[in-house]
Amino acid sequence: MSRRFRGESRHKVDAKGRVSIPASFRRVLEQGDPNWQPGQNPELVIVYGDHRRNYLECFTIEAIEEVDGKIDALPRGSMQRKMLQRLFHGQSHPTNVDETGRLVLPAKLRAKIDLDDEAFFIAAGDTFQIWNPDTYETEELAKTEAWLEDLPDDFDPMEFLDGAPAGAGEA
Amino acid sequence: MSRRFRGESRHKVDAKGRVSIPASFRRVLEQGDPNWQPGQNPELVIVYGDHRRNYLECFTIEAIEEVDGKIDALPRGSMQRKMLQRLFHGQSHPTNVDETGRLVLPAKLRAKIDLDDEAFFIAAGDTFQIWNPDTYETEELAKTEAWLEDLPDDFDPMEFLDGAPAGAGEA
DNA sequence: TTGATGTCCATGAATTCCCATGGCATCCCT
DNA sequence: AGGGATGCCATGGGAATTCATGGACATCAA
Repeated sequence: MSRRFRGESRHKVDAKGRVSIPASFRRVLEQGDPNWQPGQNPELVIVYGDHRRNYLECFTIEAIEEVDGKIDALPRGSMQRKMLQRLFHGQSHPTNVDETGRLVLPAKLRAKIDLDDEAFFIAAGDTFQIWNPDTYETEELAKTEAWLEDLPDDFDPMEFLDGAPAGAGEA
Repeated sequence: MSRRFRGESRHKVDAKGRVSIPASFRRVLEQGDPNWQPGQNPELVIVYGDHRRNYLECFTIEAIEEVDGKIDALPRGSMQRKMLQRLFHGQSHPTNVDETGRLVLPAKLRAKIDLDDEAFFIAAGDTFQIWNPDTYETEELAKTEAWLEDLPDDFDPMEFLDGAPAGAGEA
């Protein structure tokens, strides 16, 4: 079973801020929680960041521990360390999936990303993100669409895999 | 045993979205899954992409891991990385072959490529693609046929093997 | 005591599991 | 060479389970 999130989907957010996590994501959260046992509910950490970030990023326990390790390795007192601590320790919310496979998003987090009655989930490597569907479309998608337009018509994103020249869109 | 898909064929899609994978493709999927053992069902990843793409591309575990590795190597925060993550992590569906050698295509994926009651499979190196047979003929075949027409009558595609100049069809 | 959070139960829809069949090749026995 | 017997392949159907979602009631904190 994979330790990597894959896929995207939309889910209802109920009046109490509960949202179903895509079932396949649950499997990854379970695998990524060293304390998890069949029949239990996996833990995870939601990083919400500051006002610049308009989505929530969800980490498995393993993933967040890897991040913590890297932060610990930075020199005490350095600005980098301070900033990362604020982001990953301060602006984050540890929680767990509930019996029925749902996540409970506190009002504060919902307000932060302006979550209404639907949430958009999308995998991103070893984490997944939760967006307001509209924000995702208008901000994220539109942004990259615009960037793509500057590339040749027949350009295939796959080319990026082999060290793309990128060309347009920079600077 | 080959690690490369070869051939093309059509298969029925049943009411539940199940479709037999060409038997020879199964052998390649098995070889390409590091966890596979005789008697088991190999895993794979179906990449469906955005609205621009009207076919499904199927990766062996090895093939997708190679892709993941390349994505990990790109700088965090770069547009390239973001786009590739969206494509390969977001717009993809991890799954496995079933006991009888079938793939189950969720309604979402079938709708996306407008799959009706038949699916067209075609090998493409270390991946294979699934098309709506009509789409394949009218869009893909027609497109490449047209391109070929612009080449001299006596042109031999083998020439491409040695880094062809291509000539026609480009801008 | 009131709004927010947690626990438990309920339900329709989607998905998985398990079993079944007809068609072809292949292999083997006589 | 004839004729099963065997085994994989493509396909189908129904039952069982999981998923996504909703609502009722108990709690907790301020």
